Amino acid sequence: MATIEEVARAAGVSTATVSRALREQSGVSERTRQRVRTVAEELDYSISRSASGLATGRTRRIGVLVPYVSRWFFGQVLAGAEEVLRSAGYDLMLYVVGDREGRERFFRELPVRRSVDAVLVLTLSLREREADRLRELGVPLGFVGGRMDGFNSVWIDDYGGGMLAVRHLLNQGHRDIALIHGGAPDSLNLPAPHERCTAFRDAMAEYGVPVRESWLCTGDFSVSGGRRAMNRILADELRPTAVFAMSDEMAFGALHALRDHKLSVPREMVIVGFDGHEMAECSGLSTVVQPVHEEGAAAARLLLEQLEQGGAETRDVVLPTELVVRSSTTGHDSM
Amino acid sequence: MATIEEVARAAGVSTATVSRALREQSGVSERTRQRVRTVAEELDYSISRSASGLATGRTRRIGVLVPYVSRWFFGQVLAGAEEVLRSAGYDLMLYVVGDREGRERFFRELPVRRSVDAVLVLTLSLREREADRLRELGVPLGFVGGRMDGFNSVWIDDYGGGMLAVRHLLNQGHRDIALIHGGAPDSLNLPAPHERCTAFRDAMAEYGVPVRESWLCTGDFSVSGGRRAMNRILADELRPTAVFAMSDEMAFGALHALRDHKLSVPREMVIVGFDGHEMAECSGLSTVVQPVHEEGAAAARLLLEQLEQGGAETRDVVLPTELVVRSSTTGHDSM
DNA sequence: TATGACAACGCAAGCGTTTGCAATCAAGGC
DNA sequence: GCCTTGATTGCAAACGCTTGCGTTGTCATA
Repeated sequence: MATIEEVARAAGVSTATVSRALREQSGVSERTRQRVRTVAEELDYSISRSASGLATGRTRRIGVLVPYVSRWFFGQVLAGAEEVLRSAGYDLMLYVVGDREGRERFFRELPVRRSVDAVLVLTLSLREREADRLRELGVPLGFVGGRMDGFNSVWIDDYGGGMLAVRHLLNQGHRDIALIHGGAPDSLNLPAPHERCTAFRDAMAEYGVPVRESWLCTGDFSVSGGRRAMNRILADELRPTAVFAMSDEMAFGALHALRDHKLSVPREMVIVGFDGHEMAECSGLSTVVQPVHEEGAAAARLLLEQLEQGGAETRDVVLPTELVVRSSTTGHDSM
Repeated sequence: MATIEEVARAAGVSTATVSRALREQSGVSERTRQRVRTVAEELDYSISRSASGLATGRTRRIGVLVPYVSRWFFGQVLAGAEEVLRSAGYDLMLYVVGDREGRERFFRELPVRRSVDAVLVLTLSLREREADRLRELGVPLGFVGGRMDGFNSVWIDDYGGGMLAVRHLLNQGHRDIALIHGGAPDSLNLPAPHERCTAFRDAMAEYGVPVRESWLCTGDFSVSGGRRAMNRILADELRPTAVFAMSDEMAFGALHALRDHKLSVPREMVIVGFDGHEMAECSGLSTVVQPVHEEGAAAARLLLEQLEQGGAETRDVVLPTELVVRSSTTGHDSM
């Protein structure tokens, strides 16, 4: 594989000139630049990232932390970030730290040390000790759905979204409303679930509706968890007429439980989810849609911006949510 | 950030000794090794991957190509691979090349050149030109669900799995069977879909049952595609009694279409999917389960093996599938 | 005591880039 | 014709690590 040295020799210039020519730096005549480009092309030259990294101290690599990669939501966020990073010419190093052991190991060994220019933390809330470790890295950090002082972050308005969902139910006249939440506090320790819970209570209070504690169940943010939660709710002596599931996947599980119980949606039970999962449309699930893909993309853009302009000023970007009403909360019975 | 030089000075040895001590190489007394370890720890030393990579030519990084990351199946495979690579101390560089433009760009620019020790290609079938480009890299390659001469690959028996599914329907007495396939040839150009199609035809032939072409529809491997496919099938003048969907996600879409049409499953229509999607259980969907996670993991293991033992012999590993029967094809009507 | 073997360690030459600084050169102004 | 200026280029010293080879020291053997 050709080195810069060979390109230089073949083009009849020094390696310094090759370097400058290929990196679009000034101080090279257009004629020379063209020649270098041609020769590099012919020799199929490609720069050694290691050498370049050693010389400059920059790697053109971004570390991305994500709790899971096999769940729809995280996959979407990751996809958004990847797209932006890739087209900016950065490589993405993936670290999946959802399991306890993997997470501990990551923060203990810190494999990103000296090998990335920045770190993107996707939907993961850091403990103080973990945050400190990341700060030690001395590189820009970016967050989605979590935050840290002095760093960029991207959010959605979870509280507002929760309000949208619950008010939607209340406005339809429902007063007996159950909540399937993620589990308290969920293992990722994110603020989002908490916000949505608070929204639930606030919206109920706003309408002067009491919250029945036995209708609050954890669904573990999974389909099967949502199903179990719905079953538990249905096992209560009183039956609600509506459910707010804090994630679409839990809502899907709940829908299955309802079907098992031969309860018709929306006639006998109304349900609204949160996320805008791709399957929500097919399932006719009303849901609060959040721009998952864009969340990852926006965070990546913020990070790159900071990286390239070296700007110290950081921002919090809040992305909008939107209630999409489908047959699970309205219209004639279709399920 | 401490360099090897500083560690050496602090430990009163040369950098060569530090290097050897920390890399567990021979030629260092146990006493010295311990001292070096301690000092390195104290100074919070961490090796510069760039420098190490430059000196050795090895990066301890693996490039992973995957068409999508936001779909369940790909996420699972990726997760399996990540787990294995991470615990072997390798970093994973992710390249999502599902879109045409991204794919072309990847093979044109080949960003992994000189910056990974090996490449893992997940559920992506390469065109000849693309394969050549990867071969040029001169590093070990591994495949999941695709193959290339002279390299490791991991498979499932798609043909056998398809047979399991279709025979299951035939054995229940069904003769009017529709097929929702992925689209021909699907954009990823994988052999798996083709195999499953062939299995469908072969199984039908085996039972002497004719295939009705208007019952063969493409579902694009997506939920909404599956729904559209089912609708098209139901629009035919004749109605089948059973459907084989080549992926669970398409089967979910089909189930929704059936519900829209007020057709009861399994009484009026029986359906079997393929994949073992996490939602299949909740949906009561019979399906051919494949060990998604393990497919990625196995491929990663093969790759590491080759990388570390330098063995030139490569292997094809075929993982088993299993038919899981649920209420969508049997028992009393529950949907 | 001299000799050889062997273990432990250091020297220094890479690995392939980048970049500050000096050198060269052409052009323009006096 | 000389000097200044600015553009273009090359020199060479980093960057931080690895590793072949040589040196030193220890110990057993002849």
